[in-house]
Amino acid sequence: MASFEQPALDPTDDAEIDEEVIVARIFEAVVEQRLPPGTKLSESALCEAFGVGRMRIRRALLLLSSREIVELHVNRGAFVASPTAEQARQVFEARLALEPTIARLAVQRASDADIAALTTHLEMEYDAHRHGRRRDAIRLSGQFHTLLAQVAGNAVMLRMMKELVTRTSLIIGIFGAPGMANCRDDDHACIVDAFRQRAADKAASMMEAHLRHIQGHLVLGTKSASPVDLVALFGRS
Amino acid sequence: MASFEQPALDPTDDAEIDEEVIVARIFEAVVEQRLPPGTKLSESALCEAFGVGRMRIRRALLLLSSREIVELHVNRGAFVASPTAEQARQVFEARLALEPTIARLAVQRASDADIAALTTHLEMEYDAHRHGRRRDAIRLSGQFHTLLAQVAGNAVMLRMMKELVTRTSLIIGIFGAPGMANCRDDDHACIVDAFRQRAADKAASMMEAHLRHIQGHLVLGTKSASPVDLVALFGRS
DNA sequence: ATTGGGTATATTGTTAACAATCGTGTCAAC
DNA sequence: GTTGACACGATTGTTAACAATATACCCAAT
Repeated sequence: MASFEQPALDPTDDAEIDEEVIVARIFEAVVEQRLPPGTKLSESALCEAFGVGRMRIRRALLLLSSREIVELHVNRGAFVASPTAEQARQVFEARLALEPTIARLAVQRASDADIAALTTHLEMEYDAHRHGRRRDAIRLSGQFHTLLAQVAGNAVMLRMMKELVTRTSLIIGIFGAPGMANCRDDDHACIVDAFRQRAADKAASMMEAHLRHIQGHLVLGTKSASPVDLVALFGRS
Repeated sequence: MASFEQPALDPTDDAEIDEEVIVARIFEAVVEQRLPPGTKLSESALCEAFGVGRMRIRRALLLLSSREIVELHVNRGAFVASPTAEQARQVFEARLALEPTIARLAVQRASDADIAALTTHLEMEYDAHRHGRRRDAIRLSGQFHTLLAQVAGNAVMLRMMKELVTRTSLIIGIFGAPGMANCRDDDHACIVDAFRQRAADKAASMMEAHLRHIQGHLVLGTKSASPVDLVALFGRS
């Protein structure tokens, strides 16, 4: 008798069991804008925060840098990424290429349970926004876009979206207006309406308009953190 | 006296100087189908092949696993990924979402030099194919798609395309017909023609047809594995 | 002959100590 | 008072030894 002891784990399961959690936690903190761009992520602090060894932290930071969420400077450590205006443009260009298609596919494949989940999510967004829980509102607002990729049933695009949404939070933190949220929940509500009507093309075009709306509220003209002061000092009038 | 010793390095240079090379080399080997799906990537063999310490190899393998090019099995090591049929579907769905847009943007932004570079690339593809240099033909065939993302001027999409093209090589290795190449160079030639005509929409629709053509030539249900000598492949001479 | 167990080897995973580099604070000199 | 050099402390990067696990091989038993 071949007896499988504990088949609870998926046989195709990866080795990532612990550092993926750290990566996810840091992703979440960046999305909620609790980690502003440029924040130093010292290894010792992270070791204490997560209660793990240095190796796990270093692996997590390497993974985060490969997603361009943190920047690794040699012999200086890890810092939360500070996207440039050009990078911001490219991120939105990628989102405009992906998300209308994702929305279309999600509408085509959404089950009734999926639409119910979207409705519930929408209510949570609205609640957080209404009660002034800003961090929850921001997180849920970004999660809406990844939820769509989940409904679309495409893990490849889902992973891309997680990265793009997180980088968008950094971009808004740098180039966004002070009180600007990640998304207008009105737009999300309209998109979910398109789901209820099973209007795939409508959802896609609304997603496109939604993204252009967000991008339009960024001030990408002149912005940099530290070098601007120096440049301004150099130019004497 | 302040003396700058070796200012050869870009001040904005990242920390990745060495393991990125290893990652790129393995990407290339996978694209050229010198590393079939399932190939064991033992640390000691890679250490000897690249002449670096174990830490570098482990970092490179972690990065490769985050791009889903290799699978890490705990306490068993790293293996070249073996995409499932479902993953293959998702990869092509992502490519269909991205690449028509990339082609459109590339046409809109291509300089005359870019078009000349595309023409040169096309000739190299044709040459390799004509002279029976299969590995070069496969590599150049995949490189054509990343070159388009480069012309489009979007680093985010470029990185996505490098991953998708490499995974496509794995997919073709598993589900492709025995003599099947990655792409038909005829399709590439037609797309470059659309560039010369500055026909963005035409390039986009042709790219879509091109991808559907490739996907249509996949057959599901076959699987193979054969051992490969890593030292012979990567051995430094 | 095949199967099951058991040991031995090889490979991976982890930890800890060491080396190198950078930032900071102090102090002297102009 | 400002500037430069210097040394100290702190943090990162690397290496090597150790521990844990899986694979391979061999032998015995049915």
